[in-house]
Amino acid sequence: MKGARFVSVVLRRADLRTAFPPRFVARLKGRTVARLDRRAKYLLAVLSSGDTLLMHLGMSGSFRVERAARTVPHDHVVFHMSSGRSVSFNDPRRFGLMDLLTPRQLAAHATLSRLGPEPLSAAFDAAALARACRGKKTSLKAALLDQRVVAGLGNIYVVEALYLARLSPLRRASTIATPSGAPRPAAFRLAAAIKTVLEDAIARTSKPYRQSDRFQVYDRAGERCRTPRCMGSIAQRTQAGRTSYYCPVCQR
DNA sequence: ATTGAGACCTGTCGGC
DNA sequence: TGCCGACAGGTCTCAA
Repeated sequence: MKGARFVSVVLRRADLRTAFPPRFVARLKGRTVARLDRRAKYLLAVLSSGDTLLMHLGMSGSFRVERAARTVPHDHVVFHMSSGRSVSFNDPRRFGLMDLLTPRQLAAHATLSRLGPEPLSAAFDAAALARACRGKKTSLKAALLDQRVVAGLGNIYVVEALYLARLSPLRRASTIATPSGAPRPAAFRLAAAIKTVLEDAIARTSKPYRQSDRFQVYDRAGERCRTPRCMGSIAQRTQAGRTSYYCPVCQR
């Protein structure tokens, strides 16, 4: 899409998680994609008009880039680009999102403007994590899912990071910081674990992997804990509406 | 202000 | 084999 122009835009279904803004198609048509960006789980295409096309895949969304556009079930939006490629947005569950924001709307966006640091950036470290968790009465699990604490972690990677850091998902978020907000040792372990888990996941996206080895704890209720010398078995419970998997023995 | 629960929607899977 | 309920990797809103 980068450097290409929207020749035509087909809305095959205009009710994703939110409705498309007025004149969505007209405002895209003829514009060039100046830049493609990502913030947390949001994709942003900055257009020659100054507007930004904001996209989110939800739980089941995906894009397909093709030279000759096919149509498959659940294709909701198709961009025909001047490069000769078509870009199809497919989303069975329709939790995805597309919006078109003016520069003013982008700057004031309620969700985007409140997002925490990117977990793989230098801005995210033990000190930043501790500061964000300071005084939080909620669980570590809920805190890490809160996109204002750290941006872009979902349920699986929160579960995996807590396991690697040997921290219980049930533990109070505030306990990784001192009362003044300085990082305790747990904050260093957790920040490092988050980076490791994400880097590993990204490295694996380009390689074939065995489905069964994707995760260390996620979806492994009842299995032996894989931490060396730990005799625990993986427990499962619901927190804040999401499923946590953890070892009650080595995660404290 | 913070927190948890419910809502959104469809596909898949396990159990009967 | 077929039906049915439970559940799913994410936000977002609302009410306590």
